Amino acid sequence: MADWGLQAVIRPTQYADHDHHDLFGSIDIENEYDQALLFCSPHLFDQHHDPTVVFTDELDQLYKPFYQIPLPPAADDDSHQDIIIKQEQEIKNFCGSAPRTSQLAQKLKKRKNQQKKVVIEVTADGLSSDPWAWRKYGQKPIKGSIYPRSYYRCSTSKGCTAKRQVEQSCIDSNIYILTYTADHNHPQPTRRNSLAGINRSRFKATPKSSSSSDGDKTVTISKDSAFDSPTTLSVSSFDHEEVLQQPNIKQESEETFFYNKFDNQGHIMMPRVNDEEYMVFSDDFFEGLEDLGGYKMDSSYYDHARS
DNA sequence: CGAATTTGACCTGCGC
DNA sequence: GCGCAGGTCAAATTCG
Repeated sequence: MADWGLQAVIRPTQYADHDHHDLFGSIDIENEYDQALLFCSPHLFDQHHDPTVVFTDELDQLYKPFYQIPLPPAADDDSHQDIIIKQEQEIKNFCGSAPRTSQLAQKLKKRKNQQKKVVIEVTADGLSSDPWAWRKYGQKPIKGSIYPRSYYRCSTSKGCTAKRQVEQSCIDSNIYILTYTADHNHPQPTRRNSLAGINRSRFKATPKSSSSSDGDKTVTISKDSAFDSPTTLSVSSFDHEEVLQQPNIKQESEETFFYNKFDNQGHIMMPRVNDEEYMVFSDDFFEGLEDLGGYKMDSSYYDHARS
């Protein structure tokens, strides 16, 4: 089994708009598993905007190529085009030609044995909507965060390798960062069964909301009871199994990044991989996401992105 | 008393 | 090679 890269990051839209933080894109550094995901606030580039933002030169250099430069309102089409071309060239220069020699890029490399990961930011309510039973096996203080990270193993089925990390956001203590690693090797438990393994858990089970999926792979997950607004799913890497089905996906993924745009609400707009495929996640993956929080898949976002 | 949690020790990967 | 940080183990503790 090959190594995996960070696969997806999901966050409530209210925490992913232009006034807060955005996904800026992914950098394909050397291999699939070396892809780095960039979460960043646009205000990182305006040090005067928010004095609470910890800002370093390194972060500045790291994120700046991905910051979407606002187009001047009075500029004509040619000016717009020049800015876009210049911006895309800057991005390409950063992550397309020099990643192997860039110290910054090397610092983005992940541990080699990292497995595929799905990162979700949820509220406290969102923690309770996970249908799986988890058993805590460790807790560690994390550098740079005032909150420790807790480590959980799936206890629904013996031998299941699925793991979950729970970390409270140091930016907003109401937000919990969930990191899911590896797949469950068993069917999803019923709500009743899932409670069996967490009878001492602090979390309560909550009713699962209705969900539907039309099979179209999308980047937006619509309203969930745990959130007050739609949830944005942003994709940073590709499922390896799907990569095997698409020999040119490596090249495609690099191309994918360069065409990332934001819509008028600050959502990242993911491009098509080719005429037939848009996302490379399996249906099971999205079904699993829906099950995590009762999210409802919505294809309208992608339709909007294409228009 | 069994199962889950806590927590310090240990292991591993990575940068310098 | 060394130190740091993240991840895991396992004995002790807690809880129902």
